[in-house]
Amino acid sequence: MEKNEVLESLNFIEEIIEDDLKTDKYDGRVYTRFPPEPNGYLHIGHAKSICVNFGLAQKYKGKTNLRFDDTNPTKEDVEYVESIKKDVEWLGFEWEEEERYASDYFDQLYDYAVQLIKEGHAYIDDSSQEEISRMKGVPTEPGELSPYRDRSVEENLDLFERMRKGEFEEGTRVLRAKIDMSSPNMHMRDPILYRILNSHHDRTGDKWCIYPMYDFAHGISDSIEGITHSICTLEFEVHRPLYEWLNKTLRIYEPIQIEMARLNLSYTIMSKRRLLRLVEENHVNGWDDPRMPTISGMRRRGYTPAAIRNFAKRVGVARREAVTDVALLEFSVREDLNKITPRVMGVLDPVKLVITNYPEGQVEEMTAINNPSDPEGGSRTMPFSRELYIERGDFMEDPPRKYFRLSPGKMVRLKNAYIIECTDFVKDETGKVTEIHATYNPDSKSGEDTSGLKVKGTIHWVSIPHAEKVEVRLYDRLFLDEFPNGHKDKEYIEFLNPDSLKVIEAYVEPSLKTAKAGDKVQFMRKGYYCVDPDSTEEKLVFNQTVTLRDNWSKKQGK
RNA sequence: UGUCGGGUCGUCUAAAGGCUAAGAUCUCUGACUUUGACUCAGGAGAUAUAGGUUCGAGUCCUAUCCCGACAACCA
Repeated sequence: MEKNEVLESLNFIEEIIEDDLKTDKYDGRVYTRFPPEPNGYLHIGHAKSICVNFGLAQKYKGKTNLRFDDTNPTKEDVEYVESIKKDVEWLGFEWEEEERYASDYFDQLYDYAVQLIKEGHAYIDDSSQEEISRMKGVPTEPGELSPYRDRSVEENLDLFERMRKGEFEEGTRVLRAKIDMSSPNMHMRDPILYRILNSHHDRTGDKWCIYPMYDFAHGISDSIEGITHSICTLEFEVHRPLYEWLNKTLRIYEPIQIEMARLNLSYTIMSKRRLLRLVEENHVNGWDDPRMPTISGMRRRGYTPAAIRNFAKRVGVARREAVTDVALLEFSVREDLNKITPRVMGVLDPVKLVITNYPEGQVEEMTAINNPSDPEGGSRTMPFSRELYIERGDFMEDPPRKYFRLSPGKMVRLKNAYIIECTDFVKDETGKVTEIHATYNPDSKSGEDTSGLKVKGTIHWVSIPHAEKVEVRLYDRLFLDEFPNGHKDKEYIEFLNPDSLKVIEAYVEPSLKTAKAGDKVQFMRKGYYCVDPDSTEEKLVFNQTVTLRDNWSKKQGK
């Protein structure tokens, strides 16, 4: 077997598709769909599903529908429709034609329900919710038949029509499929197909007061749209017999439902309900808080669509439940940002450095390459002067072995500028270093270095009189526990990291003055940052997207 | 104690009865470096258990163990 064949190994869904292609099961078509319910913001778990569905269609020259599963007007809102469309587009995918809605099919769905009634496969049940629940039984024991199960077709038809007309109160009657009350699969025990909901629907207005349940609407919608492979998550596996029963019984086109494992991420929660609580209780600042695993949060954080798509590829597709390490996501983010971001200088924890032999008032424009890994990225200049800010961590009075930054008597290169030697430093009464003194070597200027000096360390800096003061928001993981959701005796809220957000003031080079919201940069030796929409004319706000890998501090920590 | 699904390096994914179980990430070593980044080179690290079939088993069979899903007029 050749190497590239190994690389091209198929996941189990691709195997199914290629098999279907071979046997011409769907006339060579591949048609998937992404079916969100418009009741919340999309998160990284949805992103995986989006990448799988759209990705499969791209790979096999097929199509993908975006279809909103809007069958429950009491829980859904148009507000979410726009955010979902934006997120899918931002991820870089295009759905086929206009987006679809399950509600587009309410008329057809109603007709199919009538067909089931006429053919003796559905009935109106007058039982209360409690009674239906009780008669359903438990998984280990069969349920019992509803006393309304054997109504005549005529009576069922009449009742269903009157349900539609709004003659009955909410909760008084439902339409149920007549399948098997003793099935070991609870979903086959005469599942409810329609319920009465006196709710205004965002798209159909007040036309309906009965609404189809997920199982009824979803499979038939797939059928109507000609979907070939209906991909969902593992928990819908038990729904598959019903999915198949409906289309088969109605004698309409039958797509196949394929279940895959949902994405779980370490140190992260992924349920809409739990994320909503974080927002409502103000543990975070909204759905697009950069600490949120929502697509809008990650976008604001500075993650890129390519990074998320690559991450989804690395996670893969399988049927076993898994928890993916967030480190894999962070790797994908760094990988993409490393390719595309300009390198700039920003000092996050400043300490003053005075170049004592540099003329007061003198300013030199130093040339800086924007991105060494991008030959077309060009260069810029940054002003250099006698007084600079450097990173507090880049100086140690009493350094450990192999510390190649500044310390008394030691030399470092100031990136894009001169080699300096530390001559002195000043401490305040608490022992905190307040000022560092150094001398520079005029022959060591970057690009024209004739000094012959070799130094091991290079540090970043900004010129104090020219520096731009900005706000920087540093983020750490939102939860301290690897599985915030995996403890029986503790709630995920208890694992919230109290230090997940730190707001600091920092100094950045003047070229950043014109940066716009969404701009992404690498602060050299620190990490990737992007400009937050909270930025104003007076003050730029940067979000820390992700830090650079840092082997030095890792070693020190040991 | 029902039905269905699932158990391969710490993590995610490969290997369709056949070479020393592969790759990515994480981690460790080293090289390079005007970013302790990137890049490059190398190391460590897994078939849940017990039987069986077979010349040969991660893969097939049996049993056991472990994990998950299912009892909404939610999706």
